[in-house]
Amino acid sequence: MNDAVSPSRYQLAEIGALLAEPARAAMLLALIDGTARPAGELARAAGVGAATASAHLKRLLEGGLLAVHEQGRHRYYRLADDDVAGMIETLAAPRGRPVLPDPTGGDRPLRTARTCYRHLAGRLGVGLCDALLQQGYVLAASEGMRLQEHGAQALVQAGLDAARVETLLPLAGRGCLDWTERRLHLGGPLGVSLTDALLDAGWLRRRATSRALQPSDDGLRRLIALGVPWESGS
Amino acid sequence: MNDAVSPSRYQLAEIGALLAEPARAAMLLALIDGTARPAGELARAAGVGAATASAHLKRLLEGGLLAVHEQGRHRYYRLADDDVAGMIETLAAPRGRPVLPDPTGGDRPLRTARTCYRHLAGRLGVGLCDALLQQGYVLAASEGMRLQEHGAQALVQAGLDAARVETLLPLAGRGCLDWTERRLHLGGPLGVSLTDALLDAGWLRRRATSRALQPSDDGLRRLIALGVPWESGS
DNA sequence: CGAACACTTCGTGCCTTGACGAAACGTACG
DNA sequence: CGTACGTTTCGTCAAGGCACGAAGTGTTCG
Repeated sequence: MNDAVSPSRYQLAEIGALLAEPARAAMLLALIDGTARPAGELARAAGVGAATASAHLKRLLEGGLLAVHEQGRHRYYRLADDDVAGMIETLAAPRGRPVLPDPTGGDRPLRTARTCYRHLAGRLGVGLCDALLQQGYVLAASEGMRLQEHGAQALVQAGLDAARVETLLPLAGRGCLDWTERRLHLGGPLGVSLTDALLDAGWLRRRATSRALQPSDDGLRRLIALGVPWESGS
Repeated sequence: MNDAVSPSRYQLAEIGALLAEPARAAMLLALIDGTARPAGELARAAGVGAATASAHLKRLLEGGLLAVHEQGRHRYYRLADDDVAGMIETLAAPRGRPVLPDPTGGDRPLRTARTCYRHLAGRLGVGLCDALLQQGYVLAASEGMRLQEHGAQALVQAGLDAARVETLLPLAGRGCLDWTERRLHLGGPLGVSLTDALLDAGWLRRRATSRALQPSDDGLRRLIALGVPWESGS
């Protein structure tokens, strides 16, 4: 009747329109690991010409989904923040029908551990999230997940830098739905900073070409000691 | 280069295209409380003619966002499941800029308590979620939030039907972002069934016209006894 | 049984939007 | 300083999608 114009309907439609074009969707998915990429690379990833890509990137930028960093004659685009990343990973997760079980086989490393925007995802990400929650190191509340005092102590004892762990205490984490595992892992500022700490400590290493992550032997041992479930296979 | 065609880009674009039209967005938002509404009512809510509305509803149906229930000469449409509802409420939440603080004043009841799809949202929803988590009645894990044994006992002691509470134990809850509070409340199957139990027990009552909920005096007392924070004002 | 009703399907016109090539702009490099 | 390169802007064209009126299907009611 008179619920004529709700402002949120246009907000919803605006975001939808940005995602509606396969070329734009491909660009966003290419950036989901949190890296920043130049326009030309995104054009190739989307399968369109440079001019077309530029127009798409402009719209995504004005829509607030992307941020840009100019450097010389390159313009590096990245996702605006991890709210956007979480939104995209949520929408890209297959709803309804079950996820296809690894058709190519080539994405095994991706399923093991990868970055989702800037936090840890994949089997290792889900396992770490489980371990932290089950042992009460991280507690959920309505304002988000918070690292507890004794959880911080456990991380330090496991080998992380104490000052670094200290900075994690005020940060809030969010559950982020994993598209391979269909379970939650730890995202949000807490998830991002914790993943950074793991990378800097050498427990995980970035692979050169993809957004897959490779745990070091030592790092894997320490993670298992923290309670992360892991079968030796793969 | 050769990341030419990822299937998920089309999945993302498909969902985006469904949301991209203001008329369709308005229809989805009109259904966000979990009610089922006939096509004509949705046409009026979207501000389009019957023929146009029918075409939109068909697309939403084929896209898996809606379900339909035929009854006589009416066709009642509703959201397909609460994954869809959560997705929409997440996307409709204003990103970035802060949420406007109650411009009309008319949505006070909505901010207090309402249904989000079929589970409890608003200040009361956030407060209940907090109470359950802080007292360990509900624990988060990567597969979702689960009601614990002693949490079930607490609910029974507070006055809910024991057999009813029993059915909640195997259900998984999910955090659902609240657009008025910008904090999480309890959604998913667990949130839906728990809200049903509260309604059937008379702790909450539906208001006639909107999706706002009104706690009964007795119900509010029992919720506060469960640990839900509440100021007497409003 | 016929009229009113709810909804869908069909056909048409209009407008938005994405694609590309050509050209302009700015930076890097020899 | 001129050329090569990455990126954006402009102009044009074609296609897709939305809106509506008219007609068709099935249901309810007098």
